[in-house]
Amino acid sequence: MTDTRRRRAVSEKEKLQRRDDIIAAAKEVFARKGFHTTTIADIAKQASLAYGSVYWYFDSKDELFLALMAVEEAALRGHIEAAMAALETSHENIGAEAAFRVAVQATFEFFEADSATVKLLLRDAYALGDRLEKYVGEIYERCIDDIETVIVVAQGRGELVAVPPRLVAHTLAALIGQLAQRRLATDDDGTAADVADFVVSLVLDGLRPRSAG
Amino acid sequence: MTDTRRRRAVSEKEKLQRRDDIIAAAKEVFARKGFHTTTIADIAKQASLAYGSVYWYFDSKDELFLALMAVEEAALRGHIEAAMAALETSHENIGAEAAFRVAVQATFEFFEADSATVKLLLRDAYALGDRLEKYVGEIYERCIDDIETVIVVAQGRGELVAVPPRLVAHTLAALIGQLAQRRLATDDDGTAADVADFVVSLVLDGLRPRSAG
Amino acid sequence: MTDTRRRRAVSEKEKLQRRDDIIAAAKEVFARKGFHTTTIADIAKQASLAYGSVYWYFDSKDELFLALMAVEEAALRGHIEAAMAALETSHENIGAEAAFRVAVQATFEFFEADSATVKLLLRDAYALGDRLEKYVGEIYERCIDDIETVIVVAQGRGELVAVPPRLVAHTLAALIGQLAQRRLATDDDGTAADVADFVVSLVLDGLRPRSAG
Amino acid sequence: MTDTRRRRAVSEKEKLQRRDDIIAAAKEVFARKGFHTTTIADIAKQASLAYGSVYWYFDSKDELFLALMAVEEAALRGHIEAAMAALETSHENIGAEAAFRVAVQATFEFFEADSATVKLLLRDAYALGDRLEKYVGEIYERCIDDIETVIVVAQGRGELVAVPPRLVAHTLAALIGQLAQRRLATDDDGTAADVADFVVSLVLDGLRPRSAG
DNA sequence: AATGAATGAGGATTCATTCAT
DNA sequence: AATGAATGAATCCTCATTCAT
Repeated sequence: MTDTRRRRAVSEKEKLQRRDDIIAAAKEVFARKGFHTTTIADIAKQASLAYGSVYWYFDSKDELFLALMAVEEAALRGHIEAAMAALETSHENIGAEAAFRVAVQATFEFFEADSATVKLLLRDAYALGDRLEKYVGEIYERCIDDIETVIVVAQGRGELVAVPPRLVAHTLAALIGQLAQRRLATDDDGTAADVADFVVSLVLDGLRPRSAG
Repeated sequence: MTDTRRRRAVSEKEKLQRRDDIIAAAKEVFARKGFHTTTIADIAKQASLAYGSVYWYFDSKDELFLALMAVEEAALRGHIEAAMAALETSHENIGAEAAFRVAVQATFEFFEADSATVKLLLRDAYALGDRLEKYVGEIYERCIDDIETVIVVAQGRGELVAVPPRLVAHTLAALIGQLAQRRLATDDDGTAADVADFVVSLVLDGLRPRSAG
Repeated sequence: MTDTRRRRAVSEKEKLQRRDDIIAAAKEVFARKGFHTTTIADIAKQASLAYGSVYWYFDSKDELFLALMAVEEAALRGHIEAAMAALETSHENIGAEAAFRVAVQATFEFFEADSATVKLLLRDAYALGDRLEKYVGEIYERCIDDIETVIVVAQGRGELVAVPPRLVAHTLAALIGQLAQRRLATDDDGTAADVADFVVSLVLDGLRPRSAG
Repeated sequence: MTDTRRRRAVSEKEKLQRRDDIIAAAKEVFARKGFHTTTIADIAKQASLAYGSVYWYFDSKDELFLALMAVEEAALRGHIEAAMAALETSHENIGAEAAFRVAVQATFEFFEADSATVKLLLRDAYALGDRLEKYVGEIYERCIDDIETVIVVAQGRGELVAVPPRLVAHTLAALIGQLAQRRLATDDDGTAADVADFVVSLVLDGLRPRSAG
């Protein structure tokens, strides 16, 4: 009989690691089965723990979900902020086109690298009711704020027409997010680069043939 | 104590009506609480029935959900087909711009008139597992097929640049659907007409200032 | 659409007939599925009635079962009494052997003609708890009384050895009843006549070879 | 309030014991109330457990019943096999009479020591439908096979007349089983030894007075 | 009389959570 | 710290019974 039981997490560091392991396991299972269908036992099994042990690290299933969400937000915002930073620190000559491409591709990459996140954010966010719904809404708002900033900058440079920036931000978020989600489900819309090209082109130039030449 | 018991549904017509009432009640509660959190008792209460009575009309919670989905699909496709028909029967000179506006506004209206649908389709579609996930996927595919047709026609008229029509269809569906969903949650993006204007304009002309004049 | 609904039972006679029909239907279904597994709807269906109608004739499922039992008892005792009568009115010279054969064959016939009775009496008699258990016990006791009488008569004639007549009665009832029940389940113990021959022979002469010749 | 909660079953041995306790409790309650009338809560109460705890040991009420049946079969066959063994290892001169007495008394003892078994096997065997009905049928068949073997041996010794052995086996099983069952209900047929004497005598010599002297 | 829609008590089962070991 | 046995609230579903039509 192989003893697959885990060692005790004695040091503070080990305990944090164990906590992270459980969150990772929860993410995996929640993404696969959804919040309500997932049992604490499922998560514990995925984390190679006895299910009672989960309660050593989290007070309840809800708390665990909330902790997971916090981690997800940090990762998502980190990714977006990195893209923003890259944009802002780039040569002054970089245009909105390049900026968009960076943002779109960053989002696609994030989603592709971590499809569980998408499912979680889009499907189970409401699982815990108002409290979480509001919480997730706040995450979204902060992301929109970031995007809006980029838009305003680009408009200031005259690279974008003067449309309401927040509306544009919502639109872009919707477009990119949904397409990324779609990509996860189907895998048939070509490479990420191709789709990114298309989206950037659509957003900048539209579908109507440019009149002259 | 007021007697809130309902009159008995005796005739075939009354029974169909009662069935529809239960579906409507289910939709209301599912949209508010989500599939798993909703109990049969919740639905029955919303329909002013005893919980046992629901089983007179549906074999199980799953069957009820499925029936609801079928109704939703019918409504959604009906709306889209109406828009399609309007487009096709309009004067030959109607441009893609007008067609888009029709489609966008039809979608917005549908979502606004029936916000529960969106939440259901987007949040609880996976509630019943693979069977329903596949089912909802098929609905989506059929809608995409319809949109693609419109795109192809418009491209044939030279009104739209030659980009892959299916990719455009997915993009439009994503954009419109997500924006409509967003509108439900926030109510702060201006009138439906304004947003529709913006979306059509974005999709046709993009955000980049047209070079010349 | 064929209208399979029954006519109204208006006259007193029709009502009694309807009552009997329901009892017959109940017997059929109880025998097939057992008391608890059988629903009022099952019985009503078998009787070509709406299930609500059953309550016009019986106050409850229990009452229906009890009524059925009363009918069964009447039939069973009637059969046995007929055999008794035949025995008593026969020529004085008829031996115990012939009498036994009559009894055994009568029982077999009764059980074979009406296998549902056996299953009911042996399986579902306890269904209603103490009240019925006692009730069925009384039926059995009355049957035993009848058999005992026969034994005593035969012993009086010197045809049977002087063993406790009630014990013999129990033994015979056990033997014949169980064999009859067995016959229902298997169908492989030869004809009723063969088995009856064997039982009579066993009971009268035993399995040990008669010493002399 | 006395704390009736049980000590936790931690070791493997304790768990098996707890499992056996639940089976014993189930047997007790099933025998008293019948399968359908018994609730999991009844069984748990009898076992001094919370009803949820039963599911720690058995997946369902059906599984519990099946497990109980398996135990019963083992016990019943063990008893019979012991009697067989005793018969076979006895002096060569032991007659069929002694063999029968052993068998009959063993059965009576088993039934008396464990009256719940009889009720279960004879009344609730069909509770789970075809699957179990078949299962119980197989148990019976194996017992009959055992008895048949004894008959054949005795016939080979010339101690029994040449009647179809399987038919005799069925008859004996019916006779002994039913009498034993009867004894449980009435307690008024004298001691087990007396009844056994009578049965053995009946089976071997019959009720008809032996002609000579 | 007959129907079948409506009701709700009852019971099997799941699973988050507690806690003895 | 970790385990997993024990608990019982919660919920789906069945079905006997009632009663409006």
